[in-house]
Amino acid sequence: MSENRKHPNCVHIADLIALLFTNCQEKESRFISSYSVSVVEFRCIRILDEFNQLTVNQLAEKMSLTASRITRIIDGLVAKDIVIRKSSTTDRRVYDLSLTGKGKRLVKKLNEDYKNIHREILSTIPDEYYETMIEGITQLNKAVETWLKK
Amino acid sequence: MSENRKHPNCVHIADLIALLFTNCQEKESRFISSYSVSVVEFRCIRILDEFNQLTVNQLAEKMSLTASRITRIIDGLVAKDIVIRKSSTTDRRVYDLSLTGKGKRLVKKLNEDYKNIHREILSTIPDEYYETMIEGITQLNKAVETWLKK
DNA sequence: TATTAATAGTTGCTAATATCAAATATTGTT
DNA sequence: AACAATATTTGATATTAGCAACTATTAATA
Repeated sequence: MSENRKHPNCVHIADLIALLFTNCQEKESRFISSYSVSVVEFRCIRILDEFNQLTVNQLAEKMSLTASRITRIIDGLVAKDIVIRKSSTTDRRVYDLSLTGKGKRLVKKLNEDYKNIHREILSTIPDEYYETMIEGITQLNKAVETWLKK
Repeated sequence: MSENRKHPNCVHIADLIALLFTNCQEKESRFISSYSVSVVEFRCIRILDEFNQLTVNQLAEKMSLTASRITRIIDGLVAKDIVIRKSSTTDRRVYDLSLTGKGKRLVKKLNEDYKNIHREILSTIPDEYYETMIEGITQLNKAVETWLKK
């Protein structure tokens, strides 16, 4: 309530977030390096799995990328037989994107492994800090999202 | 298929971190877009400011990048008169890197602004959650670091 | 209905970020 | 002196990404 230096340690927090950010980046690329897909391709197929079928523009919106970029990413995934492009029956300008059988099996395995990695990471956190941690990340994320929407 | 949609309140921690990660990435580039330096250059000059003077290899280590990459980044910063390369007096293979006067003034301003946007971001977090948040981020970061060290 | 406008996706060009391998210069060792 | 090790740079290449121009198709309107 009292605004006598509300949250005075912002310098420290900024550095902490920056550090977490760098470490998470490293974690992502370390994780994906043993698979046949890149970090961005992983993000892409996880979203396609979640929504089952999307158009190029819908996927672009969900990934915060341009349609142009999505075209190239999908090109690569189609070449690897992970994604299929189907021309929409109702609008011939549109392509419906979805996972192939191979793609679905891959994303299932990736998600399991991804979950396990996080389980492994979080296992070093003492039980009594676990809830605190989740609560803290949730709060921070909400705050960043609010700021981004301003 | 993901069970998140069936239980929207029970979001997996992996997804939460991924979301925070994406949002922080957006935050970083949004912040830096109004300055004359890039995200990586900002990271670079903050480190140079912190350690005052570093060699190419030392900076590469601190930034988790190759010496080669550091060379190009420093090339750019030297061209902008933000960093000076001085040949070491004790070992002529080595270059000592440090901020120019202009560089120091820039980093001071950047750090202030950086601190302010974090203050702004964090201001949306209720006071009673603030300590929890810091504790949570610290715990998570520790956990990720431990995992990265195998 | 014919014309124009809007939309969906692709392609060419460019830029930033980053790595690896080879080259150069210098220092340390045998 | 010869050789190995180290510090940095350079060249080639890859990935990630956006913008502007383009094609194809659909929607709106005159």
